[in-house]
Amino acid sequence: MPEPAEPHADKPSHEQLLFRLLTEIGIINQLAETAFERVLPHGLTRAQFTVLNHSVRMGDNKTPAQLAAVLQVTRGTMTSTLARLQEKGFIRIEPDAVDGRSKRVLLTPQGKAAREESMRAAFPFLEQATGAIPRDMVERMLPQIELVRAWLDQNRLE
Amino acid sequence: MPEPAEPHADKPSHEQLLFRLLTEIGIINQLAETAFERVLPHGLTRAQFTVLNHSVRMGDNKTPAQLAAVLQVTRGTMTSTLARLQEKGFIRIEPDAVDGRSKRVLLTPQGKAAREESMRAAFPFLEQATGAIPRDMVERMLPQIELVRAWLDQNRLE
DNA sequence: TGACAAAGGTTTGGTATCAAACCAATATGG
DNA sequence: CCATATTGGTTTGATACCAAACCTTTGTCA
Repeated sequence: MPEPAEPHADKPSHEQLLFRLLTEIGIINQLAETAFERVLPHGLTRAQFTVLNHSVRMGDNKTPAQLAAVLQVTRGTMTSTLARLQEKGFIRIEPDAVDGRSKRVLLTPQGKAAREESMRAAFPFLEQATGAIPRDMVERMLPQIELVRAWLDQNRLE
Repeated sequence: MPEPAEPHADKPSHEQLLFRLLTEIGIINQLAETAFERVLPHGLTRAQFTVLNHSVRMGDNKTPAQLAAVLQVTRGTMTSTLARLQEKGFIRIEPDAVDGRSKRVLLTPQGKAAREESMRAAFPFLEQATGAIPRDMVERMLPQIELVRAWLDQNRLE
């Protein structure tokens, strides 16, 4: 995300503060994503891991369109990510029994194992971070961050 | 949210909370970035705007390596972004007078204008968001978020 | 039932991003 | 002063991502 709007007015506007918040969030995301992908096994990317993780946590047998919607990417992007997961043997894609347009995304045992392996690989990094970022701070931040996310989610321009 | 593999029934671990925080941040970034790029003029991307904005705020005449370091991208990425800004006529790139390896990135008047235009284009979106995200909440979040960013920044694996 | 709209998925073209390999220029140390 | 290390920048190859165009299938409704 971009940087704060103005140099430093004495009293930054509400909008400027929000801009700065989004900027910080952008940098955090970039740093976290890079660090995370460094430790992921099997050449998994964050996007690929996210699909595996979601399938384990919320159940598989979802359609690509459902996955795209919940993971906030376009269907075209999901097509590409699923293709790579399939090449790696971590998911199976089958036609939907009732809707001729749809497909179903199913985890393979290897996919489930790769997800577990990824969790283990990420743990040391997270553990190290918990040393510097107190638990109660994370607990305070979560609901606030979720509010911001919810707003963006509801107000995105289709 | 059912979570077969993890013992989530009781209290999520510090690490799990942090993971969730980073996940939310990733989604926010994606939504904010997409919304932002929608309104940017001249086909500017977030990355390109960030370079223009930084040059206005912190002064231009920086080297590509300096820009890459402060904006948290690789030098290769910066090479590409600068090339596109130059094609659009928003920056000039000149050789460094003293260091034969370096170059200098200079804003053109058109670049400065494009940055102002971008700020104006982004404002309605921010203004709308401020209605849903109270100022005091943003003010509380900022220092916390900055702490997380600072930790990630210091602990990124070179 | 037939025309049209909506939804699922894919493809294409363009940008961003990283890692890694590479070259040129400068800095360092013996 | 020369060999080596470091730094600045570029290039390549891969993935992610979006928007837009496209085709197929399903849903709507007159």
